Amino acid sequence: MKLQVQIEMNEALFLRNPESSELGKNILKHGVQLIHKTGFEAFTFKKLAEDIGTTEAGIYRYFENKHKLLVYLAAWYWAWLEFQIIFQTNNIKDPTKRLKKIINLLAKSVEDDEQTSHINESLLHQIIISEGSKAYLTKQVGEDNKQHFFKPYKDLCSVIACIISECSPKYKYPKSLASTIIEMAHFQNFFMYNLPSLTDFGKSKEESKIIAFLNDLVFTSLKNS
Amino acid sequence: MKLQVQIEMNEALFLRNPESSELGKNILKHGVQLIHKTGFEAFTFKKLAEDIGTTEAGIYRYFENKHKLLVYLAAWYWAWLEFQIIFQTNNIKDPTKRLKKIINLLAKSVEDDEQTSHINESLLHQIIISEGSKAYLTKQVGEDNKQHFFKPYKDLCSVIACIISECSPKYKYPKSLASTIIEMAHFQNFFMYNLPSLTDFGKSKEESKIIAFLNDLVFTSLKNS
DNA sequence: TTTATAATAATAGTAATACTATTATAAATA
DNA sequence: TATTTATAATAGTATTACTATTATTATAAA
Repeated sequence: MKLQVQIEMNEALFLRNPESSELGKNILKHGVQLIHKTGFEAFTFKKLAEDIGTTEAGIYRYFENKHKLLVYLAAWYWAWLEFQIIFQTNNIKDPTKRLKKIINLLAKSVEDDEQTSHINESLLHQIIISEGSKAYLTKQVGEDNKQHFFKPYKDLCSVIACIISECSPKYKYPKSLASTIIEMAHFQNFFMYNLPSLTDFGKSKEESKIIAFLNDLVFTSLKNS
Repeated sequence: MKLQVQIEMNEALFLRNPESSELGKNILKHGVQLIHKTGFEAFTFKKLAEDIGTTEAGIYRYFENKHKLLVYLAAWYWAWLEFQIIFQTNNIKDPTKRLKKIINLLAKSVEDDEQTSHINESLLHQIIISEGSKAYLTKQVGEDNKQHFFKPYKDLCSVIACIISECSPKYKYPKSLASTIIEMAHFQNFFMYNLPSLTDFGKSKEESKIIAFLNDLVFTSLKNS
């Protein structure tokens, strides 16, 4: 049995639904590969078109510009991750164990699930680590937010905040702690590989240590509230 | 008495020292203003040249490209902040109090010190909040790091990590906690104003609450180690 | 004082980027 | 078969991110 993760995307993110045609799917697939390879700054629709074997204008029929494509991919990732979290913590009752599992899912590099979609989740995870913040660190963040482009991120944050509150109902900053966990799961990873002296894991480069750090950070906070 | 903060900058960051001429100083001054106004993506050397009343090529004589200018400004900011921290915690002996003071300095919006330099520190602080990560979230981060472009950031992180270790010698993640404090002082601020549901301060929008959150996060971690 | 030389500035480009408008082709329906 | 309609390909343009060349000014040696 093949499990198709069909993630319903905000229609304002695209001009034409990329899931609706082969070309659209190729834009997502090769888009992920090319952004991962060149970085978002050097990534252009022209290069992507050459990769796919179509024209620049062909891609512009699907996405208004490359920023929208990045926001689309980020939204897809957050929605996908929330699904993973819901699915993989479904049978866990103890909120503490659930939170630990979530930290694991956030901080562990993803293995691509070739079965499920044309998007390589492993590459996308790495893109989100190094490019993800650029989706919202812009002047248009207010506009984009009004159009609910960041809803998947907020939903995920909200899910985590709820579990934090289950663990410690008196803890005063569940949302901020949730966004801190999410951001730091990625930033500590980026730092570990690129600016190692900003972390305590620069030598060994083990993701498990980031997880240990986050667990320590979160659970001492929750214990003492 | 006028205190001139002369920050010695890495020479590889510029082609000509912008501190060495009026045009150079104008590039920094108006650069900060324009990046703040338009955001880094829409910022161009052409617009900056028009603002100053010089030509595009005139600016290219000082900075190779706009990325280098951003890295310069970020480096300047981190060096300036480290100076502020050293200066303002100089007479404080208790490391706990020093750390509290540092969290304050990181999370509180800066008031421009018009006396000291052509750079508006208040605007620059806001730029670092929304654009600062883009200085290192690039494909060239490795190259840039080899040229020590991020030394001021790392130095600041190191100073904070040392104080953390003074507070709790047994705490296992001083560097990662330091980079977490720095990043979260900024991200929680950005979220509070732009994606408020990612924080617990969306309603009131008070910086003091970010400080309270960070203090809680840090000192419960240190107490329990 | 004149002239060489070096530093700086202004002009005028170019290749690439980020799009858009128009035309052509294929598919679906009347 | 004719006619919409959808999609794709072609060919543009304005802007961006630079660079090369020429002009000007300042400094120093003859």
